[in-house]
Amino acid sequence: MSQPTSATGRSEPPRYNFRETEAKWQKAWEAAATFKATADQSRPKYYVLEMFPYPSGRIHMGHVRNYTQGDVVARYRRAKGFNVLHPMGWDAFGLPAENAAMEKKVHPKTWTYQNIEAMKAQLKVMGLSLDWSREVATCDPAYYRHQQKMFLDFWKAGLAYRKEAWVNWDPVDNTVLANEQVIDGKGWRTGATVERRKLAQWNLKITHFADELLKRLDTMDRWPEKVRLMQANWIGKSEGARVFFELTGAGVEPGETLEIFTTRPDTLFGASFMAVSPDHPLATRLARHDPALADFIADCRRTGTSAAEIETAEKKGYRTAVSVKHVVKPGETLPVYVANFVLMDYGTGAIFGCPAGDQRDLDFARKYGLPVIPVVLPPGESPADFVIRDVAYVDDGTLYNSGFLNGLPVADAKRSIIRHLEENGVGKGTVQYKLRDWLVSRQRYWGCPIPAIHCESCGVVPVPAQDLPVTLPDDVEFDTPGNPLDRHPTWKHVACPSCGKPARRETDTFDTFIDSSWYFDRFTSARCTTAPFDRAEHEYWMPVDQYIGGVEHAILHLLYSRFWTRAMRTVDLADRDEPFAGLFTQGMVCHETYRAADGSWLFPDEVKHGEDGAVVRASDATPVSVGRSEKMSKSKKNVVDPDQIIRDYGADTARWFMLSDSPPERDLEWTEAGVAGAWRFQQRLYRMLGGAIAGLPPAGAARPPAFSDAATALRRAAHRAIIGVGEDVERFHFNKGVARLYELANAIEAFKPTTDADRWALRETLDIFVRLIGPMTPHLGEELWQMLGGQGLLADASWPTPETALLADDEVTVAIQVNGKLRATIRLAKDTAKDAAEAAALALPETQRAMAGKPAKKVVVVPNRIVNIVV
RNA sequence: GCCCCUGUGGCGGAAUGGUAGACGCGGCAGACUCAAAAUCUGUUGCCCGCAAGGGCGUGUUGGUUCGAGUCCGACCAGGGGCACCA
Repeated sequence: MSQPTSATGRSEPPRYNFRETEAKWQKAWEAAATFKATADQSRPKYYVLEMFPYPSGRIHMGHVRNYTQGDVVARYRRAKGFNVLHPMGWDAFGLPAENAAMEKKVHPKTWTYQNIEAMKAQLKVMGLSLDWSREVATCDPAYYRHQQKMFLDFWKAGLAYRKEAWVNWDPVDNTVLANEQVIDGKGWRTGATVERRKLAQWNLKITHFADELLKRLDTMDRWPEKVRLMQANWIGKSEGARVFFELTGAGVEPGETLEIFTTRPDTLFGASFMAVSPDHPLATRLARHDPALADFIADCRRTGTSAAEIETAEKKGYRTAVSVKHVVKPGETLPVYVANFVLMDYGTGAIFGCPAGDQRDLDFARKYGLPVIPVVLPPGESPADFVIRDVAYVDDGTLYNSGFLNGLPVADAKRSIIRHLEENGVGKGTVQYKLRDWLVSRQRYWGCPIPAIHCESCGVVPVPAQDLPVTLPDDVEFDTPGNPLDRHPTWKHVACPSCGKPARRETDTFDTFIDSSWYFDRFTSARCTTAPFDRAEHEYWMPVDQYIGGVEHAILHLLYSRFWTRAMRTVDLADRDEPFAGLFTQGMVCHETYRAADGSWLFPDEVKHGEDGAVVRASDATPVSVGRSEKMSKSKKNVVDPDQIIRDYGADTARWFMLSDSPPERDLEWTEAGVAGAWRFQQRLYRMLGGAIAGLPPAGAARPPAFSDAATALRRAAHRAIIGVGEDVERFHFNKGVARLYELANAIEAFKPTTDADRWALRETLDIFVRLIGPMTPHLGEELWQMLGGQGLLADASWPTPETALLADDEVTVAIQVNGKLRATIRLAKDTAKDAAEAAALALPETQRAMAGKPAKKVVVVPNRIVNIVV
């Protein structure tokens, strides 16, 4: 491929020098503080936000795509007259900094701030319309002191609590993970198999808002359906009943009950056993006098939690010495098992088994020879013939073998049995959620310290507000695994704020998802020292009107942020219910993968594409196998460095390519040819404008009274593009907006002005064109704007207003079909009467030929669209 | 296993139930050039045909409709989410 910046030939027009030009306009924007946002009640606000990056040290193409999309929206909204807030910051706490400390002997703080500086420089050359005066880094005590204060407020309000619990322990990172961070039984970051440990941990009571978090999803119409669905599934609401069974047998207190949760109380008459989790208190108690049960429980704990293990794990149970009395069949008892498939942390950790109505229960019953009593008769079956074999019947039907429920459909039977249970005091209808509380303790150094103190006499006490922030000590060592805070010689020793006796600081730090649960609130007044944010500013700017980021945060980050917003409302810090009014999830950036003959991965710039289509290694011309396009990742080396692309082609080319071709929600295939095409278009526009500008009337010249047909057609194209591109940007159809701009550029180039009126029309069209392209390629836009003699900066120019008269057609193309097949098209005056359109269609020779002399049975006329003749 | 999304030229992708393939990439032919690059012009879904023209085409298969890429049913393929949640 050609070097885009190679020397030009003698007689060629000057090339667009993006390097100088991009730097020039970046300086101009900075000097004019163009993107600095100030709250202004008299203007409508628009808050655009892209998910802030972790400061890994270098931006990647995913960032480029994300920030380009946000920048187009931000610049477009500015042009439309909105007061735009478009800030940027750093999700700066987290494990990679500690790993770097261990590997490279550099302090996490030093490493992080160096990375921030490097990435900031990279973002600056992208030409983003960011208000850097609001920059925040979550590792800054000026940021996290407010986080600590909010935590104390939440604690006081009962939204934060400590609980001893079985936790997911990542043996590589030596830390606890939230349930959401365990994927297929592996740590989300390390991929290590998660172990179970019992520890006292801090939790945030997200379950308190379970129902509200679920219900509000329905009203969030500017969120992708997919994300709302994922969150709804995650919250996992199910309605059912709790039922209390009286226990009998050795070691049971008189009147003691076993409480179970079920979504199918209607099948109670089909119960044939009870099962409790190996972690259930009853199991633990019975195991004390039953060594075989103790062995069984230990065995269950050894079984891993990975998907594969669960998939293949056999249903196993242990028949305990106790039974329960059947709640609806007086005189009958049911055996109580401890079963490996019953989860302790869902419902009550105990179930009743109805083998006929649940596949797991059926498998279990077959294995242990328990009765299978069918209680729901499928439609069209007769009670005498219907039998359950290997498949449980879980669908709707009519109840039978079920006493007073007989003859009822499932829904009615549920209502009836719940009423019965409640009247007899042996159960009640309840709602159950899958959502668990958010475990936020992490045994790490590089995170926000949890502001709590452990005192032997007073228990766990909050750090007094005036002592905040609790800052991290700088003098820490990373040569041994575990938490450096815990090992620090002095940091954790402190006097108890309540009794003054020696006490010890909490050495756990917060999950970094807390840091990102309110950074968008902080941006509304990032330098506020007295509170997390100024309430009036917050009130003005929030909610975020358009949030943009990866779908991988569909659950964790977005759900936590929705929780945090509600928690702040609870402690009267803010009034909002939802933080993000609009959400857009962008697709990944992908690239082909390359492998050398020895199987090792190759970077795209290590391979050469030959004339004959063969792909070889650049260094030695050995063959390379080309793999399918996948998400860019360091491990497969299919990465392209944004820095290099911007250096070779400029930021506008990178931006334009990111926006063209692929719809933004889909994956984007990064190709050299595509980039080259984007580059050529930048050059073409520069040439086009340079060539057209000479001889045009000055900006602001009086509009001529009349235009030629060609000029009118051009003006029509331009004015329609104003509406079209605007709608495309608002709907995130950037690729369509790009296509429209190509079309307008094509129309401009095809237009050859011959009169003054033509030249006026051409200037008008160029002016419109430059304003429309500004949000996408802002540097080139400014340069063209200046060439056109535009006033001030294009970044401050308004989106053009179309002339209504030019938006309507006076002639339309109408398709003529015979029996639904296209035979011709004709031009008709707009809104031609139906019978006139029909007559025109029938008169056409193409129509006559296709009708082959047969009479028209029926003619369908859709005005301005189509005439369909049925013969 | 359950839930969701997506299948359109060589490729990325356009199409309020109304002209399928906009726009771009790539290809082909030509102009400019000593030559190339760059640039410009034309052309480009497939098949038959010198042409005029005709036929076929949106994963497969049924249906609704004057008319289906679009709506409905079944199936196939790819992707994503959840997963012993009672």
